[in-house]
Amino acid sequence: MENRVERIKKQLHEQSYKLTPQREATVQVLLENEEDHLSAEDVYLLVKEKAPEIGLATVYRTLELLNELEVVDKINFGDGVSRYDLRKEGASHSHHHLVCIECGTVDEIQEDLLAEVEKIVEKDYQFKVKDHRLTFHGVCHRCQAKAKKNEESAEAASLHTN
Amino acid sequence: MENRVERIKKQLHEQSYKLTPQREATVQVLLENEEDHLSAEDVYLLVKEKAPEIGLATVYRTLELLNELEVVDKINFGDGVSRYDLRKEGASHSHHHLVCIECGTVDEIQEDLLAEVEKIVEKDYQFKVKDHRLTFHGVCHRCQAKAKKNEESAEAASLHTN
DNA sequence: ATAAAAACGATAACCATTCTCAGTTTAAAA
DNA sequence: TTTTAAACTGAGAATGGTTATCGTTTTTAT
Ligand SMILES: [Mn+2]
Ligand SMILES: [Mn+2]
Ligand SMILES: [Zn+2]
Ligand SMILES: [Zn+2]
Repeated sequence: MENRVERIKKQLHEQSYKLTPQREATVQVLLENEEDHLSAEDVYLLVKEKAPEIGLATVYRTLELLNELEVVDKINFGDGVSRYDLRKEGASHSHHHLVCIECGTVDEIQEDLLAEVEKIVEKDYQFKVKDHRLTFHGVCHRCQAKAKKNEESAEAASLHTN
Repeated sequence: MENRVERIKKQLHEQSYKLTPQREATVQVLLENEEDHLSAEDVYLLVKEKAPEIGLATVYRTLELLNELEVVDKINFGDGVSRYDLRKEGASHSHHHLVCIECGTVDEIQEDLLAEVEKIVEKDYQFKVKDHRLTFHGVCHRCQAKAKKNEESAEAASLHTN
């Protein structure tokens, strides 16, 4: 994990940006919450624990910068805030998401899955694909299990009363 | 096209909503700009031509309502505004988009293309898919043609000077 | 050391969207 | 028809995430 920061630092230097303490703390927070999809405010609160003097504007600036460097993806799940999602190292495109309409959880899909579809798009629409965004809306495995359980206990209760 | 409005009206009544003149004018504007991806402000300005007394809040309310009825999809291309996209009649899920990173144009893909991918998602991730959002970012056919043309004329010029 | 460039924190400004509220329209009941 | 309650509306205030501004601090090059 330590070298991950090093490589991001190198990436910054290549474009003559600096890895300031504030930026490093922000990157750390993103690495420590790789699974999550934090808003700028979320990141701000977490970074404050490490670097209490940091300002919200700096967090926004840093996230913007990391987005340009393709270290993070700025994504929008329609809840009124932008969320920042660390890319897998060296990933050439952003991964996919599963948004549960029952509990709101967001799960990730790291597999590509779109290779065939992109071929069709490039051929049939003459569109040179550089990146993509794919989000599925539906019911997550946890909520499905919960629903099934409720169904069963309702059935058992019904047997009792009959 | 006239019956399209009629069917939307029926859909509204089923849920005990009314098709007020303001709502009808808004639906008309959406139908007349089916290819586009209008923001609330865009819709507001266009509706004002038909119904100058309409308020912006009403446009927002109507678009929200049409979104709930799945007549339109509320989408976000990351430019700071929500855009409203009429669904093809009877479509069970939203269509895909091609966003050009050169000229900003948004083209549509009406083909499904995701049937196979969704099967995998349902099986491997135990996720019951209800809808999806798929956007490709890249270079549209127009910009590719333009680039090619520029390349050729540069080559011709270079031959001349050599 | 000195000067120029980058970056920072605080906070004001911006602006898309939502909320509030008093008045109007609609559709069903009387 | 009138009556009445609920749905709906327009104007504009409020909200809240994000960006811009500005004076100060830190970094880098001279
Ligand atoms: Mn993710
Ligand atoms: Mn569309
Ligand atoms: Zn769930
Ligand atoms: Zn283009």
